[in-house]
Amino acid sequence: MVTSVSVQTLQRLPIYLNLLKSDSMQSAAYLSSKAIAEALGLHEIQVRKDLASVSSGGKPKVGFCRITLIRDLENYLGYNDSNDAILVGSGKLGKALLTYDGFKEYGLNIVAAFDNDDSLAGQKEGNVPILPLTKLSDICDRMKIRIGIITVPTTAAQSICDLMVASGILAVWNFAPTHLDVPEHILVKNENMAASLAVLSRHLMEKFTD
Amino acid sequence: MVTSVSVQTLQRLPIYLNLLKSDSMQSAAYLSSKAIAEALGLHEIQVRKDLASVSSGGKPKVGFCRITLIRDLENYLGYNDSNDAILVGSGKLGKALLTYDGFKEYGLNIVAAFDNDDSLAGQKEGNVPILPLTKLSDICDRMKIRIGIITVPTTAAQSICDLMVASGILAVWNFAPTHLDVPEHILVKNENMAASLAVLSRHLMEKFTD
DNA sequence: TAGATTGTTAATCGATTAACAATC
DNA sequence: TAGATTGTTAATCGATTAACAATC
Repeated sequence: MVTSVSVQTLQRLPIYLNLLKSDSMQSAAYLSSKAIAEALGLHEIQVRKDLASVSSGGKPKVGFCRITLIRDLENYLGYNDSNDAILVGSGKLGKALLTYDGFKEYGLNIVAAFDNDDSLAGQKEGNVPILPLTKLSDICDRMKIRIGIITVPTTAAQSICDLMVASGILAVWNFAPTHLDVPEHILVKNENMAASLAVLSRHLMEKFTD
Repeated sequence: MVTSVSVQTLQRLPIYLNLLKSDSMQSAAYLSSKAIAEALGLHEIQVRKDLASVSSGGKPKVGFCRITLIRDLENYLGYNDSNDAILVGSGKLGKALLTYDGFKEYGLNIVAAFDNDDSLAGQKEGNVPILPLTKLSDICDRMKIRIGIITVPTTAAQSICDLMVASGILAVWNFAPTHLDVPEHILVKNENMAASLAVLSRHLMEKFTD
């Protein structure tokens, strides 16, 4: 049964998928929720509940068919139909993401990058052309782009976000460490490296004051 | 009063800090929790509770002293004393992180990178030397490195993680999309871009089947 | 003082975990 | 059949939000 899914569950789905596709699992045709849970350090009930929201179900005493589950997860996550995206901000982080080719696997396809600095226009970074900001609206419109990636400095992030929304972008992946205000129907997903570092840093501090 | 803090709160702290340091806030000496909440799209009670765990407190009718709060947050997050780290995996993502200089601000200092491919040894990437893997243990030991960043392919991640742990690493920042098994006292923080993409992708899919 | 704002204690909400019936 | 494993309903747990007393 496919029902609505919490963000927590949704974010675990790629992890299941990754495990099922990994070399170590290739030999098994069926996997129990217990086996999956142990491999990922989760609880088996959680695994069953997560998978129930995506898959056509497992078989009692047998478990989940690996191949079927992979297919169900990929479909649910949209890895098969690719999503075109644009990126704004060709600084270090932006260039890094343009060069990194790992997103294809997840169905993300960055078709164009934009930068405030017009002198970058015409260059390519990892096969993606860098264009002047003035062309953003036109391209989003013509190519029906729905995903925008923000890798500009904090100060510029909100205005770029506004421009994206005005150009028809429906989902924003924000790497600037700042809150973005958007209309209700637009999704902002913050990629918050500072938050991760906070967790690491505090763990160490607490270790050494115990 | 400084009490123990949930991971959720901890991860919001850099966001508060970022806001307080932003240009738009420079003019205010004191800020109410309500003003902060509105700027970040949070609830003011949550802001007060979050800040209570870090700061020496605000003043009724006045709010929180911006400067003091910045100092308290920076202290709590350890932005002042820098954390040395090593990175393993000088592929595209690894190089991107080495080149990206934004981590300094958060007190993270990558002192050396390692790669399986010895032909990379001796090169530099963003001022960080790339060394052969065989030198990892020795360097971690001598420099008392406690943070390890993993940007190797999934298949190599667990063995690199084991090597890090054996070399004295206490906190692992894992960019490989896989679960890592570690002893209890070691912290693994997963930077899960696939999870973010899952959220974006499903948002779009649901928008178009409504 | 009156009123705004803090900080704390209690209520709500949602996610995780437990218990257990269904089933192959 | 017996037993392992699924899927669902109920209980627990923790984070968020609400209510309100304290205070400048």
